[in-house]
Amino acid sequence: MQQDCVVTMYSYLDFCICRMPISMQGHVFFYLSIARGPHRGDAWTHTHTHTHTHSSINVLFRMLQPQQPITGNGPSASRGLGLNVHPGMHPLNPVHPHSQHRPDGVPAGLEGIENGHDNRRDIKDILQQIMTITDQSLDEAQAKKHALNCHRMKPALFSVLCEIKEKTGLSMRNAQEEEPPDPQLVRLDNMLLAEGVAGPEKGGGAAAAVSAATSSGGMSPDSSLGHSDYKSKLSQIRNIYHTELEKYEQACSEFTTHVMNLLREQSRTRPVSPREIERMVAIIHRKFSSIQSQLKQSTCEAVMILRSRFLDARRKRRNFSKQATEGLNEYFYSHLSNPYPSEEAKEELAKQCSITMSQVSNWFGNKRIRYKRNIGKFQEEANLYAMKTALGATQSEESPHTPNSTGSGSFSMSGSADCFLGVPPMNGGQPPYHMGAQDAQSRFLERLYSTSESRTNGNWQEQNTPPSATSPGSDHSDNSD
DNA sequence: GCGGATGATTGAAG
DNA sequence: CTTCAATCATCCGC
Repeated sequence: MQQDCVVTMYSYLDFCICRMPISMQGHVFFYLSIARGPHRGDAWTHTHTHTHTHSSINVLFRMLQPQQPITGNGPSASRGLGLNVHPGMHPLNPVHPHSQHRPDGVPAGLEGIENGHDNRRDIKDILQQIMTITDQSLDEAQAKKHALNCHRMKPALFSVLCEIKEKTGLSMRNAQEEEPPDPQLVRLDNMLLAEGVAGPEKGGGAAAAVSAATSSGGMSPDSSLGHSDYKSKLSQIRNIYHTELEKYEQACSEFTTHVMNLLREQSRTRPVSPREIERMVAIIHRKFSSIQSQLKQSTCEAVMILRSRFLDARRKRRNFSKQATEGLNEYFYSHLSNPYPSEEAKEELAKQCSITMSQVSNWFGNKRIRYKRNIGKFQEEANLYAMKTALGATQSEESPHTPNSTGSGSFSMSGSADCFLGVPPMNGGQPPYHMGAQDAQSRFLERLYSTSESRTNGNWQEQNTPPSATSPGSDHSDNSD
């Protein structure tokens, strides 16, 4: 019953929407279906169908059931007119005891047959008008509406609606006031602001987001190309977001105005208080804001995808240049006994290799663990770099004017070797650099596999490698810390 | 396309 | 904080 009443209340709205331009109808029905929510009955979602019309008629039928003449005192639900309204249409209130009907089908409560026939004709007229209302042109419909408004039974219908509304507590529906702001929406807002999508100024936020991502991700400097691409994509997202937001706001205000006008107009034919109109507006705003939050969520997702695609360092991984790798390897193998560069050494390496300090740290971390894991594989590489270092040292002895030159010629790690030159050959058949590499390697392994000693280089040197001839003051700073 | 190499990330440990 | 160890994701040579 209550649902039918709701449908009745909406029916006029439905009727008016049917008269709208098609383009507007789509919007209105879309938003109304949202406004109604998923569990307010199915009739409304199947707009301007017979189901809907029938619901409206059924309610009217029920309201017109009282046997006594309608005087504005409201219906008596227990007595019906027993009208056969429409061929094929089921009476909605099946409880019509025969005892209450006269044998000729006229309800017993009617004051007179003629009066009853008049009423029946009136009702039939009204229902017929409603049934055919959607087949008419706008002008015709307006005329019919006017006729209905001026109908002599209209006040009775109005008061009946008032009573039903009061009885069913319809006016109290959705009476709950505005909820506090949704925390998730606040989070989305904050995120969009942080990403520079929802911010007031164009571009600044995006640049800030890029710089933030860069600083946190430790990206290499040569990724500025990606940044401009990222910025343009972010700007696209921002534009779409603002366009859509504007559209939603405009649609919201248009629709609100429209509904308010409709309700005001309807207040002439059915009880609609200004407070109810306000509440309806609030409901519409709430629903629109939920749509907006969906838009915000989608935008956030798009930004996240963009970020992961453009700014995630993993995706942007590039192998270091040959020169950089050579420099790092040189340092590593020449400090094989203690391949832990100090902050200063890292800084210098970073500068020389054109990478960041964190990349240097990563590289050494990876190198240590991978070297340790598979020493045999790196043996050849170790020998190669030991040879290079030895060669460099020899050259520096021969030509003291170029003391820092190395085999690679790319850059120097000044005097940094755990140099192998001073190591007395322990295996006569092998060249000195090899022995040096082995010695350094064994010390490195000692350190790696030692369990108790501290990681600090000083402790390690004290416990594992007493000052030896292998690196007599060779480490200018790196190994001494 | 596959598999190894490699740079980055993550979580635990100290 | 750094380092280790495991892992991921991409690169790159075959």
